Amino acid sequence: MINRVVLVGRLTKDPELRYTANGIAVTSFTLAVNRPFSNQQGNREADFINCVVWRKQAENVANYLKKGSQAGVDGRMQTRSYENQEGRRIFVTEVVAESVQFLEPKNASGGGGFGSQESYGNPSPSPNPYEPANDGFQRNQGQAPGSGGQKGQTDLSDDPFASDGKPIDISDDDLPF
Amino acid sequence: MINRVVLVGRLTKDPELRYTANGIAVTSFTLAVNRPFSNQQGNREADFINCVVWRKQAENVANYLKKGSQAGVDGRMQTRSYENQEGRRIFVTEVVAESVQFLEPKNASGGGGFGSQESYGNPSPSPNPYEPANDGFQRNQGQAPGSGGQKGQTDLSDDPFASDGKPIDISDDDLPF
Amino acid sequence: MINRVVLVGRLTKDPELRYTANGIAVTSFTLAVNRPFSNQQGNREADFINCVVWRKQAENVANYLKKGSQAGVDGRMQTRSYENQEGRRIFVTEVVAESVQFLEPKNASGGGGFGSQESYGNPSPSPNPYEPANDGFQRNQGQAPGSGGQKGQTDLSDDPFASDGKPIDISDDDLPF
Amino acid sequence: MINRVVLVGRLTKDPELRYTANGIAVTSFTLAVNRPFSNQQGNREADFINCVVWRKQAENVANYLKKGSQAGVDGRMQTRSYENQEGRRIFVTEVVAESVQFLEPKNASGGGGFGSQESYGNPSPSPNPYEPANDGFQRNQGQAPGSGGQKGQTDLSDDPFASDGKPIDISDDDLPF
DNA sequence: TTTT
DNA sequence: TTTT
Repeated sequence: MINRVVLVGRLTKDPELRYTANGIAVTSFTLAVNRPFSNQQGNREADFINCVVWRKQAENVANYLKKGSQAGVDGRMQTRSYENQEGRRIFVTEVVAESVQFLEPKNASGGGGFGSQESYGNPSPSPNPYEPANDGFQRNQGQAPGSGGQKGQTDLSDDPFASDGKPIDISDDDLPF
Repeated sequence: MINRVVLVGRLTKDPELRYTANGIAVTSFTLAVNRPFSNQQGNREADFINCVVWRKQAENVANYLKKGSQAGVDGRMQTRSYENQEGRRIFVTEVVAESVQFLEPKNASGGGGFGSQESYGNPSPSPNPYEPANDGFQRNQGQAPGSGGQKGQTDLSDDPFASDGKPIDISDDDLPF
Repeated sequence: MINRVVLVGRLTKDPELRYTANGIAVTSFTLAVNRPFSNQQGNREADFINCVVWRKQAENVANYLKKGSQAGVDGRMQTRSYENQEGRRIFVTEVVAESVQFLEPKNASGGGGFGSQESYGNPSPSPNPYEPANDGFQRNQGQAPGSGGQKGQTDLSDDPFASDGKPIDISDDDLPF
Repeated sequence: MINRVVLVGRLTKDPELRYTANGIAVTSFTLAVNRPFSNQQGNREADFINCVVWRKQAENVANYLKKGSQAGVDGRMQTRSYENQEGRRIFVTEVVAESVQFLEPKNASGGGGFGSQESYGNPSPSPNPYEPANDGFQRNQGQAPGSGGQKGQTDLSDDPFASDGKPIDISDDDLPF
């Protein structure tokens, strides 16, 4: 059934790249999308929309976008639920990006050599937009994810998992492809 | 900034129509949107996306759609947060529908005389898509909401507020228009 | 760059299925999409939007949709140009559908056994939405297109090319995949 | 019925602002939207999509965007037809923008003081997206269109109609509001 | 008739 | 807490 979302906004923080147990890259980020009108108090508000991207695009986003970057997302809405630590079921709504467009100008952010290109995971894009996007991810334990060292990565944290103490609860069996 | 969502799915339950303290109609409903592919286990899953509509369209939706109805939504994603009873801040992501299209055939559901028309709130549509959609609504205490008695309403509960024991926590001061 | 279209409307005519020289199916159809408001004269107008679909979906559309069928399209806008018979360059804007959703009810149109399922061309959907959609197509000369005989096809013309006298001017070399 | 388009691209030329006989502003421009993949010959192609905006947004676009500017459009597809000089009926497909987002960085284009804000025509946006967008427009003969002299306008032609020799064939009777 |  |  039809499920389509298009957003343009700015990243509220640096994106977070992780890998599933099988080395599939997944990046999550939040887009702040300003509302076109001000509220009763005269302030412009924003919506903060959680997004995930998979595979090659995940690495592109992690490498080329950072807090404050302007980006466009074309994807689908996804809902899922999980049990939190108190045993409560938490419902989550987020956007699974099928493509992410970098909208920063070429000469932005000091000198990075990246432009306004779009990020696609592979020659046939949008394989399956319904990849699981569970809360916890496999911590990448040393295996080479196959993407390191792209230009632009240096302005991200060296270890994208440094702040990630979450338990392992995703395996590639969850991936529908 | 760009924030656009289009969905086609089926209502998981009868829509819920409420009124703000000032008599502004707001209807909430959840769309089940089937995913185009099956998961690892071979099952087709769905996303369950919460939607709200305001004003005239709210009444149309409440009058003409019910559990299982197929509908299209064109709107925007909205996030908000509230404190729950345990003092926890809960984040909510939902779709504010600017228009809702009824996709049931004319002769559907037995004998309702409604067709495949689209629901718009007013001649100039989509006034402000960022209307508040807080969790609790004013219980309508007897004032005429200005729309009752449209054909088709009979197949809905006579008192749309009967099951609504939520506290009053929205006033028209919150409405940005 | 972002290029996204979502439409719901009704086919103005039976869809036209053709095949490229290499046997790739392509179906074209026009969606009438009613405008939400009436014009100065009080009439509801419609937009008539040309759409194309490729491969498996092309065959599904040809098999299961016909004049008057309600359908949803998720795709991209595409422009192209060609020389007409007077040597004039004609510019064309159309929608390349990545997915087509059938919105007719199960029991519609007399008894056809088709439902409200979505049509996708292959397990990894939407390979390349920028397939050429030139005006003339290869007339299928006897090779098996690989899809005949699906249920529902009987209510379409036996020979989908019978009325097609257009010259051959597309080859698979034009296909970017 | 659902009819939604979202585009991000670059203006192929300076936008063209005109006025109807009643002084309603309308701006037309073409967006070049790059395709995400290269064609058979290895080149990246683009789609060239004609867009129109009305009223206040028309003036904003004319004042703040120019050839090469990056912009996002959220709107609807519209078709219309007209007789050309040879008496042939020409069919036109274009996008009626309900909102236009300026995606150029704040410090772009030398020194213009405009940022990445979105252009809306009025506090209640998107009154009627189905405004006529005929080929020829009334040449504004001296009446003040009510918007001149906004900052940024200096980098546009002083007389937006200088190159416009088209006959008058639109009147406000055509405007559905 | 096309943009970076 | 989920629809056909």
